Amino acid sequence: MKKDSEGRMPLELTVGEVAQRSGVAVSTLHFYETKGLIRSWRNRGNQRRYPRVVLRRVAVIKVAQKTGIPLADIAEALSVLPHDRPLTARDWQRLSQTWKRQLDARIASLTSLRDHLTGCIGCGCLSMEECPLRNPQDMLGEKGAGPILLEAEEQVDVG
Amino acid sequence: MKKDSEGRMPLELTVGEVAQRSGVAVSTLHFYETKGLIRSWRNRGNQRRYPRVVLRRVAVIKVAQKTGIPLADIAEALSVLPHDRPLTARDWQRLSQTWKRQLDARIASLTSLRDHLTGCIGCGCLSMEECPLRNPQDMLGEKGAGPILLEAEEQVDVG
DNA sequence: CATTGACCTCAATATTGCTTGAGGTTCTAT
DNA sequence: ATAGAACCTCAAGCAATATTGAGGTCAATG
Repeated sequence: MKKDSEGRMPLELTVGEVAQRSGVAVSTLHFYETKGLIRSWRNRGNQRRYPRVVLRRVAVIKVAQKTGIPLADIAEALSVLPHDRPLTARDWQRLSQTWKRQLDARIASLTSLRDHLTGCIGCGCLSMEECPLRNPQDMLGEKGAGPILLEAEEQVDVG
Repeated sequence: MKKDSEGRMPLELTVGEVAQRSGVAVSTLHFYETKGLIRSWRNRGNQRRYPRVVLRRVAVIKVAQKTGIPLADIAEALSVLPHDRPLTARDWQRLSQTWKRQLDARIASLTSLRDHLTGCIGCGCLSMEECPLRNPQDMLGEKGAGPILLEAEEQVDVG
């Protein structure tokens, strides 16, 4: 990264600098811009220039993506954040608390699934009556009640 | 679901029956078939007929998908399973142990991410020096060392 | 035997999240 | 002044995971 003659941080970043420092491709930054996730202004030669805060936004995007949140949702959450000044602790707290909740839910769901799997490994699962993945009564289908629950809201009939 | 004249379970299922009992769309079953995840034979009128074990396979596919495993990987794992007879305990154990490991890894990764978020909520994160999401030294970028680690294998510079 | 619902194939479309390429411009270094 | 790197736009393509539609066949029922 360049510094000015005093060795200070640059006030604005080029797209290449943002790409390098944030670890995402230039094309991805363009893409994020079309989706409204980030913003830039242009220099005299029509090239994009970014405020430093864009690095924070990109970092936030990446964190959120890791939790499994789709870009559209991230965009909506980010829409309340300033594009033009550093994020405050409060800004971040709102976002991260929301996302933490979603992440907790996701982890809980996967953990429950894993515990089912674990149980099934022990019981031999698909060939045994007591397995949670097994349909306890194969009649259920015709009662219209729907087959066995694998997870609370989702029903499958494993036959 | 229909039974035969003795009230027994049908030996073969139509695509519609499989769809209803497994909770996936007919088009999805067609799709899975093109991907080699399931198989069928045809009756005289060229309609698909399925063995009951297909319900088990579909259930397994859905379980695996919930853990985040892509269809291609599921297909590969399922390729060792019989299409023509009920799965054995051993069949299932091999699969579920593999997937449990992947699931464990995924849960661990998300949990670690959540813990970062949790820490950040407490510290005000993006505006504070001690936050794990924050780049501790903004010089790193130009040293080519790459910016701060968010997770072990992934580097970001949050600016 | 005529209708109607279930089924068939194949192609096109949808969504998400990007990447690649063509063709042209600007910036930086020498 | 000029070469090469970096940038620009716009369109197309890709991978995964299906869904939808057109046009036609089959099967169960009154």
